[in-house]
Amino acid sequence: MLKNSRQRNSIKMVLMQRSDHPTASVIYRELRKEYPNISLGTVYRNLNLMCSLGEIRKISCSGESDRFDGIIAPHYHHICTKCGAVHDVPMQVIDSINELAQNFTEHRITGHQTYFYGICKDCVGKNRTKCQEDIPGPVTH
Amino acid sequence: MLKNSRQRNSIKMVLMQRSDHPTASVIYRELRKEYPNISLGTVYRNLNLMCSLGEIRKISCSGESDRFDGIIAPHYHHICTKCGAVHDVPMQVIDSINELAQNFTEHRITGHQTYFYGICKDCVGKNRTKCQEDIPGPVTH
DNA sequence: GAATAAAACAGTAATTATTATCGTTTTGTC
DNA sequence: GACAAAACGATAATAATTACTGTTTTATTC
Repeated sequence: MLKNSRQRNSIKMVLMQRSDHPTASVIYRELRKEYPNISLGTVYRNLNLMCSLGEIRKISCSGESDRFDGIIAPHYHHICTKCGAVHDVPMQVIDSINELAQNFTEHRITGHQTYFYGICKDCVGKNRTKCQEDIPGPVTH
Repeated sequence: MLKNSRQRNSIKMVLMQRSDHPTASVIYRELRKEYPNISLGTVYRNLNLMCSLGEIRKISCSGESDRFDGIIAPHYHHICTKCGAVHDVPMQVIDSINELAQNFTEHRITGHQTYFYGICKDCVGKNRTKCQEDIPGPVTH
């Protein structure tokens, strides 16, 4: 039986308020302001719990640490090849590609995930190597 | 200056001979047959070196360990949600999606990577949880 | 073919992200 | 308020990957 928890509620709120798909440790650092004793394990446990409940999503493709997304509706992401930042790409998802691809494989296709790569607008032209606090590093693709 | 190495050549050969996108440790176990003293660090060093030379590709989206692909031409992958196996989907890559997506974001798009999810043909109907030697585990997406 | 310097190696330690354990605290129900 | 289950914080353990170090290979020059 699932019980309410202040920590879990706050983790969810942090995730809903930010659009930068933070890592567990970024969320942890943010929550330490409100709960100075919160444990990183609590953050991971609740993130994984909410993932399995379908309340949030895990993004495992940004190069290093997993990132988390409060928006569960399918959508596209852009991953910066310079700083590793993950941004949403507000384009309608092309679901028909699933049926198209199904014609070319024996493996059952039930969904897909597309990541766009390139330099993000904060890195373009600048010599900066960081776009945000926690950098899972540049992505090679 | 890049020097030749027997180990690196063998790693490349193993990668070209298999189509299952093996992890570093799978390649390592394979190579121990030929080089009983080869080090896992050597495998990682050479895989990363060849990645940066553009000779091979790293696949970081299968859930756990990174996988490597000897085919550098852009192509699609299918990731089994049950066993984590990664298979090629021999479908022509739709490059026009890059320009389409560019209309919806300020971030520069230079390429994309698409992963199809679903149960692979080896897992369909069977109660098995393993499709191959090294299982990076089921993927949640 | 030997001398040499750089590159690569094997072995091992270190790092990082994540998960597991465990005794204590919080939550929801009676 | 009493109780049991769930969640917590702290910490240990695991797993993947990278870094370090002294030794061996490789390619070049004689």
